[in-house]
Amino acid sequence: MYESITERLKKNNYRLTDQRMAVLQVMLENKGHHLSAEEVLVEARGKAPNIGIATVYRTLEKLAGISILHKTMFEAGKYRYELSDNHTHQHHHFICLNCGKITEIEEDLLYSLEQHIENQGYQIVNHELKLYGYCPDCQTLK
Amino acid sequence: MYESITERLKKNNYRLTDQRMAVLQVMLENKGHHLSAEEVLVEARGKAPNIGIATVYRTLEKLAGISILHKTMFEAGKYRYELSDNHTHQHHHFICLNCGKITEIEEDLLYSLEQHIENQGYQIVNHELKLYGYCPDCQTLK
DNA sequence: CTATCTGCAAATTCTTTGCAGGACT
DNA sequence: AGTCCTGCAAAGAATTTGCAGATAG
Repeated sequence: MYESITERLKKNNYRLTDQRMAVLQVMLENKGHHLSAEEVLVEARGKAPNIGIATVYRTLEKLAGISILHKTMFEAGKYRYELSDNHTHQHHHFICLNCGKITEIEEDLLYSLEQHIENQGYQIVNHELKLYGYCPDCQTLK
Repeated sequence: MYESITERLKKNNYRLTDQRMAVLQVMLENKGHHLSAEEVLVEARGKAPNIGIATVYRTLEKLAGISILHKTMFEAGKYRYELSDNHTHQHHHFICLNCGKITEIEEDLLYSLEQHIENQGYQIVNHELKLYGYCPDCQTLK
């Protein structure tokens, strides 16, 4: 897994610098979590102390460009990045309006909906579904 | 329709200033379109010449706050606003990767998916689905 | 009259870019 | 060696905020 990622970097002529490895490690250690650039910076400094925010942004952008990461905006005006899971279709996200926790929803279940829309002449190559509500832990607090 | 909107503004103690009326008219004239704050500013200046961008933002924010408008981010780092249609659930959007046109998809079709997730203890109050691909007009250009 | 609203400009926040030096390969 | 990469600081872009004067109710 770790091997295949560095392979993919090499294939795209991306040099394996300490800073890039640090960012990659941070993302691997946070599999399933959605980190902002600033959060990645703080953790990456533990591995590459002098790394700057510009390099973090440049690295995240490159990794997202070759689908190693996935970039989404959950809250206003700020991107978050997560390790991509290589599935054909991107999974969905449930965002709790009370505690803010983001849960991944693995089931796709959009097939029939997309079929319906493609029958109208559209070709769908990707989708992004966000569900907002209250997670099981926050049901009682409402 | 127009009546009921001003009623709702009054109910929320929002003064009916020329600037607010101008923004509201622009949004009503662009029903079904998704405008950026800057685009609203340009059109609103035709009705209230001295209106500033800050007032446009403040007004759009207020109107979205009482669900008269709906605010979504389609492209990176920039919100777009559209007149809300008062349906229970928000409609979906198809974004063409070639021409950038945004098409509304009225069918909901998420019912069974949401049912499935609510069975796992979540309560869903809203959703946002964006489909990316190529619209009928752009099929040949691919 | 008085609380709310407005326009302006400055401030914020997130992200990108130019540049000169540094480091993979 | 040569290209790619980095950190810094400055620039950009979208949005928000402070303030003094203006205006709706």
